[in-house]
Amino acid sequence: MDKTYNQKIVEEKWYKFWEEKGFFKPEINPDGQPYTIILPPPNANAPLHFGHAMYVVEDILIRYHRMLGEATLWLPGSDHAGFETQVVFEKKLEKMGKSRFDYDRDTLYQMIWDFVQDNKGAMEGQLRRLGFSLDWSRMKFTLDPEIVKIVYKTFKKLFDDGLLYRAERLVNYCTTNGTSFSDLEVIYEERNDKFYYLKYPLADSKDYIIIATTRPETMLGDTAVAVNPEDKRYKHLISKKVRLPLTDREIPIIADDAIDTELGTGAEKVTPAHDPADFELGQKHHLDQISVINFDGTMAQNTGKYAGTTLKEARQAILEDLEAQGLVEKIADYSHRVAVCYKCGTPIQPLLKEQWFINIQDLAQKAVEVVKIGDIKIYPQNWETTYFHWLENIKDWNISRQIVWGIQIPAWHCQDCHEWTVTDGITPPRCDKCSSLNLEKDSDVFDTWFSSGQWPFATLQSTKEGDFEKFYPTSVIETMYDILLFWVARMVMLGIYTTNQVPFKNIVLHGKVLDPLGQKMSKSKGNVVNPMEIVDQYGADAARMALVYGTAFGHDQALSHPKLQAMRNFTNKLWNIGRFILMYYQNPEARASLVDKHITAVQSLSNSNDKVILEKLNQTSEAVTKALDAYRFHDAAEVLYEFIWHQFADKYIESAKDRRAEAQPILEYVFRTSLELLHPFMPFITEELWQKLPHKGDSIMINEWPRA
RNA sequence: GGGCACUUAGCUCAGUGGUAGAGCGCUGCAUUCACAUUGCAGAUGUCGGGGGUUCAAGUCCCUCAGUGCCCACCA
Repeated sequence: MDKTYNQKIVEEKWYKFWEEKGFFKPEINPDGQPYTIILPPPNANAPLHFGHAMYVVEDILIRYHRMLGEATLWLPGSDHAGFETQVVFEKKLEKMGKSRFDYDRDTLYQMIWDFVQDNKGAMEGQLRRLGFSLDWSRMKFTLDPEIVKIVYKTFKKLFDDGLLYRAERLVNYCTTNGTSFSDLEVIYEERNDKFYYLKYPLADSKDYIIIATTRPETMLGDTAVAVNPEDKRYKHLISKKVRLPLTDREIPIIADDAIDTELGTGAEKVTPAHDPADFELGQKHHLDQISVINFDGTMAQNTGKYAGTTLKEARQAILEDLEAQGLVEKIADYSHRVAVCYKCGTPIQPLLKEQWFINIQDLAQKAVEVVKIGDIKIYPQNWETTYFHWLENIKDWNISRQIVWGIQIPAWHCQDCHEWTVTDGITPPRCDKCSSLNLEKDSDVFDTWFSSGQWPFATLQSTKEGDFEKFYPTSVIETMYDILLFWVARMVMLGIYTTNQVPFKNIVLHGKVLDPLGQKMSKSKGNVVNPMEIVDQYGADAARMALVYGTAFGHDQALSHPKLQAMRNFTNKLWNIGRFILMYYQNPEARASLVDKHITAVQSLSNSNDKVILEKLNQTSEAVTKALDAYRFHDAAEVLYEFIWHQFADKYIESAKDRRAEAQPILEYVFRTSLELLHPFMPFITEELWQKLPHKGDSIMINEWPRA
């Protein structure tokens, strides 16, 4: 046996062996109960970062359950990641001095397609090197035709069931990226702005009412002024009208409880077309919605002399014009939170736009119920609160995106009767309503999360015949907690809606992996770590073990080189335990028959050291099994590390040196069993050593799990 | 405004009511022995502050302080 452990050669050798033997496929345990995890499909727009290596906990579960004899399926895939990918690709274009506007839709789509194919290949290589026992024969991509077909079907079902509606609503629009976003994709930034106090003259007197606003340029779209009904200052003005400055319109003064008497002057301008709260006020009080801002961030045609100017220019001009009429009372400093695009930081414009919305209330209610009654369990449990809170306050979901990269929505607008025809993908010959041939396809694509929200059933319905029936509902969905709402909650809703079953029985959430200084890894900071670097340096086994050891599962952790080093040392310790035990044999090849003899030896112990180590081994096996069943990976890892190093190596092996012949069967038995227990965590070195020890069977990874 | 975590040894963190733990670091000793990517021995903690429950609290409850994150979003 080599004096030092060569992880690189060993890792390559065994991964190839496992894959060629078909051990990653569920068919290896044909009679076992199904156990399924769908890998959260990584975005196909970049190589994996070290955080993705946290998926090791899925491999641990999969390898553990495979050893329990279950028909275990871990299904890989990748996500086209619509908007995210388009942004990444546009940056690439930018570097080449181009932009997306230089290409037509089809060309751009094809270019992004090719770009994504390259990335997918790189990503698969990374997942393999981490030792992930994924069933590659069932790999899926969110844009595979058979997946797209299923997504279309779901869309049509929603349409037919009346859960889908086309509505002109305020959407979160980024004028830089030219698309709308769901509420979850908007972030808020604290900004120092101005609060403008403007005088609005009353229609029937020389008096005026002063309103305060942060966005004077939207005043051209005002359709009311609102005050609190209890506000003594304004009670007498309710139902009167004001003349809206710079326009020829008169707008009413309305009363609503929502108005805060403390803020500004207690009187608010109401702009239903450009503010979400005002939109609701407008609906309630039946106000007109007047849009004065275009989708490119300029002022609309109906704003007269301001038309075509940018918002900034318009604000300036409007303030000057108001000033000239003496209508600016004062300008104060004001710090408040502004909605901005999570990608580029441009302030989000709430704009009226027709979009597809899913009426989500009933789906959300069912998603709450299945967790409340325990059909789905969440680990760590404290995330239930977040999950419930979001679903119980959810708003309808805008699933239209104005980008190219994605699944185009299968809906056609009739140019004659203006009704929509929805199909499950095929181009309809004529309008469903009026039979007109004059149809135009919606140019929008789906929100990525609409398709990835169908991932568990979409994958299994399109892999192999019978897969869906056998492997759905899946056992566990495991992902980082940051996409619990984006993705997991939506999978629950769409899964139940489409299949009448939960998509998975357990939600398991891991924490974030930070850089060595505890900072969030991000491309802009340049502190993103490639997992392959770590694997090269310490070995895949050490990298895997370091991620689960020492931090409570579910908590954030900093990438720790000392910990990686400690785990590399642990692999070295394992290697040397193996060397010590195997040194006993002259001929290491002919020992398979010894296994039975060893088991007999283990059953008739007299030496107290033997008894103690066997007892401790049983305790370890029990503790590891219990920890894995409870998703407490850190407990399992710690128990194994402590037992193997400090009980077995430091104590038992030392004590066995002067009674070697007698102890040899115990040494082998305990070590072999330890390797089996450790295998889900450190698959490569455990396989390498297990193969060298007397053993039965083809591979440690399909060996029976050693129960206490 | 609401929610969730966290605060334990110099650092990073475990600790699921019963005499304070790990990894790294530190001190001393050992070494042609499976392993220096080692072994043995050792030092280091009013477990954020205060109060309560209990025979017993790092652990349960209340409260205060600090840190991080999430949700909602007030013109």
